[in-house]
Amino acid sequence: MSKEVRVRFAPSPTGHLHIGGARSALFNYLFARHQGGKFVIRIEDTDQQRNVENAEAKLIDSMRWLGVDWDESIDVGGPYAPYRSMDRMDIYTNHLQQLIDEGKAYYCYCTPEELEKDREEQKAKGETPQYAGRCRHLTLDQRQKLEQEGRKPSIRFLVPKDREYVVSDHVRGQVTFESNGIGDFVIARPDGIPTYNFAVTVDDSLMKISHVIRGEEHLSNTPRQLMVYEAFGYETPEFAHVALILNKDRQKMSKRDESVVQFVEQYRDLGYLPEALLNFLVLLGWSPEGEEEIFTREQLIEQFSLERVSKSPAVFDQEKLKWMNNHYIKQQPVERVVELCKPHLLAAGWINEQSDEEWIKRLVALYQEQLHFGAEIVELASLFFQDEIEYGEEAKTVLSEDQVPTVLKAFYAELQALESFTDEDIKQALKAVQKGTGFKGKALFMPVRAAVTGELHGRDLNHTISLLGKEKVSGRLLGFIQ
RNA sequence: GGCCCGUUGGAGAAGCGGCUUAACUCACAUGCCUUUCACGCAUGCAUUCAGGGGUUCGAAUCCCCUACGGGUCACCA
Repeated sequence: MSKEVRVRFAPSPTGHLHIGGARSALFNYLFARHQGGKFVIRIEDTDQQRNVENAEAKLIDSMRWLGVDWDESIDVGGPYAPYRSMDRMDIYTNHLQQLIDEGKAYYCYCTPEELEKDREEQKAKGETPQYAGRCRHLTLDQRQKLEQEGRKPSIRFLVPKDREYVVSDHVRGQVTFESNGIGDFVIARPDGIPTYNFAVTVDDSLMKISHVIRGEEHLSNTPRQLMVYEAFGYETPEFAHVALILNKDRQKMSKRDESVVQFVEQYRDLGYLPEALLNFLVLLGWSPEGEEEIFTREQLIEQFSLERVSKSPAVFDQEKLKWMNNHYIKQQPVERVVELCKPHLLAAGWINEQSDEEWIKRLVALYQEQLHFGAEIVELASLFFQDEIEYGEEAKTVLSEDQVPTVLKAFYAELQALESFTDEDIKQALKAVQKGTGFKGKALFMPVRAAVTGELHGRDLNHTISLLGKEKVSGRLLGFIQ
């Protein structure tokens, strides 16, 4: 009888949901669903300085938008509540006291300045900076004296000497750490609030977390957590440390790097589809067994396994994300793509709430095939909204060809005779020009395209002209035949 | 600097000692389709797996060294 699979995503509420965090959450979610286990979201807000207002709510919003759901958390509750560290203070206090009583942790009165000085000296001597152990064996008298000076102690974990701690990791195999390389670490600040390494361990134990799936940056922390599990006699969960996500230069993504969009919320605002982002994210560090790369959430749940998580870091390729989003956009009903584009058309001032819905729909449909994300519509469709369009070099070259005046004049004349302006009307008009002038193919279409759109590449010409309307098209043609 | 981890084409990425003269995806190139544009389809694109040693009948796959990249050594998570 194997125990119940319970995994968690434990973000700190310090900002928006980062793609790295989102991927961790996603792996946990997929693993839980695949195994028929539970997925928990727990907020680790023990760093009071860094907490950002509303971050919690935004995190939850972004997760929901992505299409991930969970069984236990701050919003839905659960059998192991509360799910926010700061609401679990009494639990930590008791645990901390237990370690003190058992001599497994001790009060440390060192000031940040003293510690900093120690570190400097150790570094100068070429040693690994590590807590020197000044307060390890203080007598009651010494402690009282320090407290009389007004010092408030933090609590340090007494790291056992000459021990090996082995992290048995689903991704990396057995990774061994020497306890002598690790200094006594702080588990509670002077105000009694525990630090991350202590809080996660206690929480994961008490919440019966079976598998800890998280980013590689936590691997080096794991031996510390192992010590805490050991000190309490708690069973350790299984671990899986997923390699980091790198940027194009193979460097760790910095949240400050603005050349890459890296928050889930931003992708939503740019008009990306959640299922595309989800699909893309899962491919960062996990690879499917077959040759297919496009998956629904259900398929991912069915296929996901820790065995296929990669040891080497994944590079975040925005171009591929765009490709994937476009792939999904092409499959959507136009109405959904309109929802993606509309906010951007409004923001650009190109449409307003009174604009013709039908016309917007036709416009979006025209670009649906090549649209990578909603905001891109503004640039792609600019020729519909600008009175003066710009003519590219290629377009100018085409427009200087000999047959151009003849073709454009004929086309202009055909258009003036039209009573309606549908795709089919335009098609017939073009056909008439061909018969009348003898020009066809590129010689016919390119000048028209260039004159009307300013570009040589674009969408279906009949649709474009019909949608542009008689007035705009005539105006642009006139510019070349007078 | 110590300790940990990684290194496969222009890019991502499979590969777990012989089935691999290295899947698949993006990008790129060419061809087909289309009276234009685009989509789509087809084909091509690493004699080689960071470099060097070794183990083995046989290595991208195991071991060692070097180089490079990353993580961590916080009263941050």
